[in-house]
Amino acid sequence: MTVGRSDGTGVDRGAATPRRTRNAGATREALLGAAQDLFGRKGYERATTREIGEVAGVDPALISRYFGSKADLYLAAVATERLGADEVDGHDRTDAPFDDLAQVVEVVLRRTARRGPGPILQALVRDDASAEIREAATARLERRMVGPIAAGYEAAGLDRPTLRAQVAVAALLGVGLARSLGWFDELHAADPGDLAGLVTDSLAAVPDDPAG
Amino acid sequence: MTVGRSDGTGVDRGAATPRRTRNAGATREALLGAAQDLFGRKGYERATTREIGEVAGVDPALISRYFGSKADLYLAAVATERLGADEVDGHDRTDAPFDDLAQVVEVVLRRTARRGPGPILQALVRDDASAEIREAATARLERRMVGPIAAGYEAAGLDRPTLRAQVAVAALLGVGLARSLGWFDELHAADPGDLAGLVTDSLAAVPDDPAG
DNA sequence: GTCAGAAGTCATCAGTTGATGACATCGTAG
DNA sequence: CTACGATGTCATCAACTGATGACTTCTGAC
Repeated sequence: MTVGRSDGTGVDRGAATPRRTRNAGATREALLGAAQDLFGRKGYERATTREIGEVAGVDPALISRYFGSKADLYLAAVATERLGADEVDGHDRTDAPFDDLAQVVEVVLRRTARRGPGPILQALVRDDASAEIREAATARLERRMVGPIAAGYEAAGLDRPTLRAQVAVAALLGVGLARSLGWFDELHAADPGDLAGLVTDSLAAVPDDPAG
Repeated sequence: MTVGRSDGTGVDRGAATPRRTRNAGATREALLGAAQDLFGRKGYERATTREIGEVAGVDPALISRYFGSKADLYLAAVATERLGADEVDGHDRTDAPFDDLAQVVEVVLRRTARRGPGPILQALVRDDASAEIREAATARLERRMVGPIAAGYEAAGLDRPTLRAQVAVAALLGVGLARSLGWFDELHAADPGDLAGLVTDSLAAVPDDPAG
């Protein structure tokens, strides 16, 4: 799919080349941004190409030109999506596994505090996403989240660490989903930091006397 | 455009007793069952009236006649959906609040072991459901699950019982979602009873010395 | 037997969606 | 300046969706 040129002609880079009224790179970026926004908020089906074009301030026909199809645009949007990992402290840990449960919890909660569920969460939750997309998403979850958490559980001497980690990740994503979709008022309004302690405590699942 | 005539009128749908070739009640039931199945598996958008009719072995036009519209059929399907509550032991607790956390966990895990996420979970997760549907679903969650669990937390002397209960329900639904959608292999294959202990332990979040 | 109405069938409508090719316009190399 | 390719605009298509009303067929009362 080749995300193509990243020629740095940012849309808001004031000094760079702002005068340029015709700029394929900027148009691509605008479409990608609008796609991430709308796919994340409304899901694949409900986000129409016309709407994406409108948000991007660009003619929808250009989706076809620059990405091939709506599905390809979706793939590109998911590929670009970082799951908010790049916002942990200042590090750019775009795709690296997390350190431990606490960090995963913090990132997910912070991520879901801002916008709706991103493309990855949507891909997991929706069955209209292609199997290919789903598998890529789950694989990423396994590697970045389940792995480190399972290691932590194992180090803590808990049995079935992988299963526990899968439960923890699923549960955490459930909380994130509930927050970003506004299932419950209190949960929706809760402070991320405050919530993090609560969730981490629950998911730590430490028995009375941890072996370690 | 031949719509694809239904070869054979009453396919195999009438396994029960329908000698009656024309039976409005049975037709309604068939549509409702097909709607629950397809809405649960594919979501509102992707489940088309034509497909529902095909699965039900019934002409899609009858959706309009018996339910008014596709949205009304969805509402009826959600209203009929029991969330598996009627399978707890033998009681028919169609819409009553659950007793405690353990029961909620058991029901949700058992429910999501069988089929895909049902209409209620779909309504919660998908944003293409109307706001009306979403609110009804969350209201039901609050009443049946959050309430009892919060009461349990409060009795256990935990602070912020409602918020904790919301977190617990959201987390539990996340696990249920992960199971029914097959995010993780182990979690998907895990035995409901076995899993119940794990999840309940985590969500109980009991401090070292429970008050109760 | 027959006949009114219930139950089911069918063709078709209007709206929306994603896609695409023809055309217009801009930027820039020469 | 001019011409050509890159970029953007527009009208329109084909497919699909939910809905609906006219029509047919069956059931059961009389």
